[in-house]
Amino acid sequence: MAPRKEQQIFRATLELLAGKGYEGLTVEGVAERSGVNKTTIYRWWPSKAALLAAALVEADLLAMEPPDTGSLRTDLEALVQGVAALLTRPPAADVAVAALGAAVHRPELAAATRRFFADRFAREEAVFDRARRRGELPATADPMLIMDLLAGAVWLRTVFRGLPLDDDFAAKAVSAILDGPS
Amino acid sequence: MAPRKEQQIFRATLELLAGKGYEGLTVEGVAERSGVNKTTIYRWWPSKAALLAAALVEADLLAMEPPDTGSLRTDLEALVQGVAALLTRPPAADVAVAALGAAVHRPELAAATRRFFADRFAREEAVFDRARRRGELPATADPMLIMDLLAGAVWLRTVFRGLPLDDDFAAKAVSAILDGPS
Amino acid sequence: MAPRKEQQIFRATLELLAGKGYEGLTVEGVAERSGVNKTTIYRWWPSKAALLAAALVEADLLAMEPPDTGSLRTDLEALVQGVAALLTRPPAADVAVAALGAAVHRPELAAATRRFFADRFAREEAVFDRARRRGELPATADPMLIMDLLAGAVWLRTVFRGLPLDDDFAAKAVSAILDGPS
Amino acid sequence: MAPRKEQQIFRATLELLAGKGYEGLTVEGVAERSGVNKTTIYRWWPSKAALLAAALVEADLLAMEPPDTGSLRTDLEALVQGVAALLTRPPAADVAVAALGAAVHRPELAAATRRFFADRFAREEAVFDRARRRGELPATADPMLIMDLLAGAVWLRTVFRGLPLDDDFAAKAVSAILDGPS
DNA sequence: CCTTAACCGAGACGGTACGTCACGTCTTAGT
DNA sequence: ACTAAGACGTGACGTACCGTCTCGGTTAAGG
Repeated sequence: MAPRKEQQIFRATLELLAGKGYEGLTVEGVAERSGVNKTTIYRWWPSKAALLAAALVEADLLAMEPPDTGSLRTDLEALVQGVAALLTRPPAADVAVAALGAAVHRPELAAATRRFFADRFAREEAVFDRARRRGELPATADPMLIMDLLAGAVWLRTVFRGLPLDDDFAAKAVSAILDGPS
Repeated sequence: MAPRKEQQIFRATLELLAGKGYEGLTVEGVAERSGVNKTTIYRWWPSKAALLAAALVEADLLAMEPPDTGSLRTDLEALVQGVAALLTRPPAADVAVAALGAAVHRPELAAATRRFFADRFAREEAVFDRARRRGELPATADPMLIMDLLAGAVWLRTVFRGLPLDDDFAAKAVSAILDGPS
Repeated sequence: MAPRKEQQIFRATLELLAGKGYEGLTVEGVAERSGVNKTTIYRWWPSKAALLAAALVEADLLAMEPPDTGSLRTDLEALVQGVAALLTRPPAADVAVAALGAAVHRPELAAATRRFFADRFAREEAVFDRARRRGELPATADPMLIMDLLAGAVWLRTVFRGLPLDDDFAAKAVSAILDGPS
Repeated sequence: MAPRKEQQIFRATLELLAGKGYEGLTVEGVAERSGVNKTTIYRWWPSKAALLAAALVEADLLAMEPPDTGSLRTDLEALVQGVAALLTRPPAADVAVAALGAAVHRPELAAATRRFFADRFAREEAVFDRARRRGELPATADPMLIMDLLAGAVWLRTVFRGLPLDDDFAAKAVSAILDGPS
């Protein structure tokens, strides 16, 4: 059900991805680095994308625990900080950014990406549930929209604009949502 | 200063990108499709990324005219619709999404991406200037943050989540910013 | 230890050499003609010269049997005839002349050439041994010098001067050595 | 009738030939080294071989003065020494060996080679004329055969066998012809 | 403990594309 | 009018990985 050196293979995969980007991630490189024959990798995963998807699923790198700080504002700020860390703090950022970038128009990775965001959102909902129970959020609010606004802004600012995030970026972003364009 | 068939080369480049994604975009393919020899392409652009960057700059595909509808709300909605169109309506979407995805960790394309967003933002600022003059927006508001929230949400929803956009997505997103989490 | 279609590769190599000379001998041409992929050839031989050297070693085209006609004079005449045939009679001549010409200042081929002449001389020595035993040749005579004079003359006359060999060239050349400049 | 920088072109041609062999001699290299445009070279000489042939003709590198030492034996020894020097003493040897090697199956260079040997023989004949007048050589002797034996031996020994020439090689070779296989 | 089926290593192979070099031709300007 | 500059098509180079295949050897689990 699993190759004997699966862990080494996954580790090599993520190391190569982090070190050389998606293009520099080659099956032959993974094979060499993990002390496994190329054939073995192809026996278990049909493509580079599938291998990476499996490695990402396995990796706890992308795990997160939804914050529970007592207020929606600070919970959201914590979530934004989490996204920012994921996209900017090595070594996780090297893996995450490369993987998300590569997922565009690569069905196998895109599926993993969707699952990743879906899982994540499932856990983020706890934050919104609590906020609603506390009366901080009207029932009509759309949690996924809020998360997409916040997380999307981090992606756009850091990856597409290539700009660093201010220390108060999270606070300002959350405020823009909760308080309007003060 | 420019190869004789530059236009054909750029057209072929974007066609291939749209049709087969960044990986399927090969210099040999571009050469064949544009009736030019491979060496000619390498004479002018040092890499696939540089060629694509040049083609993107040249292409008006990514042009935009900032809306001026009379109110900030409707202007922002129009901007969101524009981003949504760019990322979902073929054929522009095929080019834009592939190019943006490929830009991650490819310096030459990343530079083009940064320039693209910078140019775009320079024009979007007109919207915010007008809004401020009309008194729709406090002076302390951060236009780039607002644009990053809105555009980032479109990217995240469509590309990473792979979800379609509701007809009222633009209205709801703008409302989340302007009215708070109603 | 050897590529599966080694024989076809060698045959194609020599055919191309004979047909188009050393410059016209291309790895791609050999690959195509032998029904093998270019990379397979590079997997086994590091260069065109090495490939040709291997093909020449394998080929029996360059084989020779030292004559034993009963007298030194006729043996030497036969050897000269052999050299003349090697350098003038197609198809062997096309291969031999091209290969020897190409060996100049191409280390890998030069090594093969030296080996070729060394092997050849080892067999030619039998002729001189017999002659000495018969008393036709003083012990002080230098067989390699004699062979170099004779074979060198054939090369110079046919290849460098581009002249045909008279029917009695062998007889005259051997006579010049054995009888002096009568 | 002649390009303005003909001398520089010829010099660059021979330098490159000497330095990098015939394959390393490129028209582009000559153009660069001689401060001339590639087009100019092609205007005057149709090919690399033709250019080299012209350069060789021009060069006095290959000149020789027939010896006149008073006896056939010493004259021939001097001629052999001359050939040996031509094929072994840099820098002339680099040019001569490369050029002769390249002449094989390259018609334009082969023509130059034939002319070279014909010219040379025309001058060598003086040696044999004098010897005949002195009675050192029967009228029936074949001078070209003698020269081919001697010069061919030097070529074969040095270039094909890759062996150095003994100090007394010339004496021994001439003796083998004049005295028989003593 | 022994067998047997799953798993693996080794390595050859056809194939696509890479990025480079030099060829020899041709067009375009400038003097 | 001649020449320089230099863009170009062309062919081959040697390399990197791709994904496939065959073969023979290990390993480990269960009877």
